[in-house]
Amino acid sequence: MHIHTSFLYTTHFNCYNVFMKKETSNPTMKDVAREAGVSLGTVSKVFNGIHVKDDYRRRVLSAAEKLNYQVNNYARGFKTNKTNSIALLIPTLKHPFFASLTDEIAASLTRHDLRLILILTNYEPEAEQKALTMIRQNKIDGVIGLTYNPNLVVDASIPFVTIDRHFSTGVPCVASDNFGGGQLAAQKLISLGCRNLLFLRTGSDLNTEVNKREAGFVSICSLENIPYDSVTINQESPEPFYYYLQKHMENGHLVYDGIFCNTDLLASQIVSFCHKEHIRVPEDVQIIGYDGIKHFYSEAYYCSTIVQPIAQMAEAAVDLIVSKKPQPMLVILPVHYEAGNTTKG
Amino acid sequence: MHIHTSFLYTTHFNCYNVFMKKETSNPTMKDVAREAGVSLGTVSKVFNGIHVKDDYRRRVLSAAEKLNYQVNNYARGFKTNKTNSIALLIPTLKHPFFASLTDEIAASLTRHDLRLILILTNYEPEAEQKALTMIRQNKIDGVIGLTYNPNLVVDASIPFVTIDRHFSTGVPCVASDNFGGGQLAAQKLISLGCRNLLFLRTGSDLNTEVNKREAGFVSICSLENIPYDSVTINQESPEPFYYYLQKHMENGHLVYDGIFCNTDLLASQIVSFCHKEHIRVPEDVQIIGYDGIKHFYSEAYYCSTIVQPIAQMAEAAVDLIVSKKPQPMLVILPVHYEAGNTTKG
DNA sequence: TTATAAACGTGAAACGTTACATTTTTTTTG
DNA sequence: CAAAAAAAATGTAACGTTTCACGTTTATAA
Repeated sequence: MHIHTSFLYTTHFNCYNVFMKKETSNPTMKDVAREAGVSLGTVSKVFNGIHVKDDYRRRVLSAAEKLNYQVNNYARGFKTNKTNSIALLIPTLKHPFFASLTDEIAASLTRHDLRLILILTNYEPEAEQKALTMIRQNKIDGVIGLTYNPNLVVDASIPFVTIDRHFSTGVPCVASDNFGGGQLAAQKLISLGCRNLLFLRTGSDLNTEVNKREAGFVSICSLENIPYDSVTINQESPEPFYYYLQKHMENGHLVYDGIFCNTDLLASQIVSFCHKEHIRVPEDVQIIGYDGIKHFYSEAYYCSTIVQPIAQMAEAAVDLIVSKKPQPMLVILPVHYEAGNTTKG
Repeated sequence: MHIHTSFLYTTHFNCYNVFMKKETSNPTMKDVAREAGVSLGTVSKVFNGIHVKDDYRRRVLSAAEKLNYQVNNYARGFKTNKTNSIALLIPTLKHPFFASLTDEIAASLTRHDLRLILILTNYEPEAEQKALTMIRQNKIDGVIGLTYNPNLVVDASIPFVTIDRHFSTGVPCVASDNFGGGQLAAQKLISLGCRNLLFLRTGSDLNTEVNKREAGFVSICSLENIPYDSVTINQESPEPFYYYLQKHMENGHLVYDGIFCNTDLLASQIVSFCHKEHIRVPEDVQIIGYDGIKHFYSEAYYCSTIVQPIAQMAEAAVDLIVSKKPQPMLVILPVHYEAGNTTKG
């Protein structure tokens, strides 16, 4: 064995520089106009892509270049009442689904040349409501909300779309096919030989689209005449649930042979629990999650899962906000099953 | 076993409502002034916490209430040249460290009543440079940057702080004690009995603070006279590295008995690889990562790791941006070791 | 009481744009 | 070629605040 070898390794001394541009008192359109010998309106037209005669345009452009003029977008927004910014209300980024969704929404907004104002609400209804006041005061153009306030008061003048929350009133919603996903999970578990199923959910008791995962799951169980239980877990303190599971063991074996969890995160916690209790996965019990975020996990830990089309959901939400044309009130996007290490197929 | 039981389960029919406030043409300070019978300046003073006589103040406040006046923060920003928004330049949220850091930065900014403009650059230098133009055009007050452009041109008029990148010029930087963390990892592995070490890193060849993890690790190995190798991996296509590892097996055993990975994500990929190759962790090889993000993983998968104080790093970065007083150019925050399942202690 | 100082409200200018009514220039046409 | 029409540039008024010089009121002291 060699000592101090560097393999595939490049230099460390690749210096990291920032070039500070010297501060210059920012020139305005007025300055450009004076420099170019044209009127203010003409300069404005040039920077708004409105046709002006070539001679003028060139003069403006070169004056702008000379003065290092940068359009003041903020002043523009003040005048036009368009800030080109969209707020995202989301509880936290310490959950892979939310992080991934935020990532995709940011990418979509960038494609539309929109700024993303990120607001983390930590699941707190008051924080959500407060954020909406801020949004109104700051003239933000639209809001994408994953909210947990069942009685949000939103300003009708600001476009608002939700993800996974189908409001009773006229607020557009984007969601994955939660019902279909629940059905898929049940079908999969049953076809893989499970006969005693368990549905597990975390989360609030709000009537979100997410709840349809259970409805879909249940519908297949009923159809196929497979018995099932349904349990809600507090993710922060899952001990009562572990107690529940321990009570549902019969001489070292879990009475359930298939579990559908409403998130991958929950599924991986359950896998963890099983390891500790020496319940083998997938031999003794097969587990399917929901979300399909693989980015953060390494292969060995992949859960079998119902994959949500997160990028498309983000794109759809942004389209709903951006589009001026009438849009559907509910966009449901298809999901698919992806086998991991927690099922036999 | 019971069928259709619901345990700890609350109603599904908890309706989720949004109350749309009817659109009202937004009143301005001028309207409030007229309604209250005072001057514009007085209204402004009231909403800026400047003392006015009680009688006036009450009249203004009740007029504002009556008209449902909301201060127009955007106009205010236009006038004062303070937008109260900070941009965060970060490659992606599909990495738990970045997601977690973004989460903490958002929280810190909220505490300071600042808006967060999130800009994902996907590690692309041009995207970073383009973002800086946007930032300037939009009069954003400051920038926190985790950038990958070795030649960024930043505007001296906009406060700029970095995390984990210590620029040669006067840009303040916040980082965890990467050198100390590397030392800690080496000490730990050695004290746990390892005698053939491997250092693994992913990432670019830019001279970031992160590289000091290796320097620290190496310093201890040299001191203790422990042989080590050092390998760089392309996270997107780690196959060449797996080939490297396979070449470093001797009759079914890895020649290394201790590995320090420069991120937890990498560590968990290595654990994965070991499982596949039937190398036992921690019996055959002990593995330590760096970051200490546990949020996304369940307990069973916890890596032993050097924990970065992410919340404090975020807070420090925000303080550097916000504070008007002279601040240190480099803030190094302490790390600590946390045992997981991939070492013997 | 009155002179003087301190406290406080007023009104207009300014911030950097866009939009629109005008004026100027160019083009068209009988 | 002149007059009408079309095109294009000009100049100014917003947008909703803050700020500041100024004027008015109130308090203080002689």
